[in-house]
Amino acid sequence: MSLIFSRQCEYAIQALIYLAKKPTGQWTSIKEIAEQLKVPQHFLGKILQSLSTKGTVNSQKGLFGGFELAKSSEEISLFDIVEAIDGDGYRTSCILGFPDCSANSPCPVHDKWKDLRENIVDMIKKKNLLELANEITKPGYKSL
Amino acid sequence: MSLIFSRQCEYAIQALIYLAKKPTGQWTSIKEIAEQLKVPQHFLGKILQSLSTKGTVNSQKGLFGGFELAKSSEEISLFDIVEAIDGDGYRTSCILGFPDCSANSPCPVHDKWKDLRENIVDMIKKKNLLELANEITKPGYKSL
DNA sequence: GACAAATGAGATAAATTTATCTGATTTATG
DNA sequence: CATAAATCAGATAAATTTATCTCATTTGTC
Repeated sequence: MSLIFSRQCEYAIQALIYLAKKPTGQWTSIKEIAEQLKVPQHFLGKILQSLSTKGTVNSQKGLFGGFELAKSSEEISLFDIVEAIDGDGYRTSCILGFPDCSANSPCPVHDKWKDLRENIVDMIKKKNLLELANEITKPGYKSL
Repeated sequence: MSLIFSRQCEYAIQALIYLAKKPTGQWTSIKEIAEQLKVPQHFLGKILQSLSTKGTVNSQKGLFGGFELAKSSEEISLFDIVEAIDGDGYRTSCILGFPDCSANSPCPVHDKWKDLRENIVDMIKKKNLLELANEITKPGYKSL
């Protein structure tokens, strides 16, 4: 079907919102996150491992171990998560798929897409986990 | 990596721009299109077949056969091609991947994404093949 | 009618992404 | 020290998407 972010990336975002809702100084297990979000546990494990090596989350092995955000929730944006998991392909490659499309030699929608894309990038740069976690507990929003 | 449109859809768009540049009343073979665009020939064949059954292009079998646009290039928009190949998933599903996200019970970026997405949809609805084919031959744009 | 060049259609293969399984290691607790 | 519950790591499987292969059918031309 193809959407903007990969499945992995979606799971990562959801998991980090879940972590952001937790009181700080507390480890949360993969099992708990996966069950609550209804996402595949082992797959989520891989994703969190990868976010751990990238320094977005900290991990603690052993009994009562788990994960926590490596920074305050206000300091982690959607953009940060997307870059960590999906890289920058979504904002560097041609929307029509022309491999040689560039600013010098643009496809017919290059500039229009640039504007639209920059609005998306702005949005995900502005949205941090604190805000997302707060909103998702407000009435009128879906709960986690 | 994950982008907005599938690979198939990108190939479809490129191929139809190629067809739009051709004089009307002329069959163009898969082979020619695939070679010019440098996309896999048999894969493109499947895609054009599918666009044929959906009525976007006409096909002609046999010697000197091929494909042509089924309507004038002005009447076929990027939106039409995307809908035919990728469907409406890119504009109906939650950008954060929450399966239960909806207007009634929105995720924290539901409305913001709705606005951004609608701008994209507007853009691809406005861009028709005539315009795309014209621009791609202008100096300053990439050629086909 | 033979031939060449094209689409049509279905099977198959390759590549990528998503998901699962297994076992090792770590760590708090009784 | 034994145990239980967790991450870590690597192999494997399943699903999806992308790409290829083969053969039948169609059609214009000699």
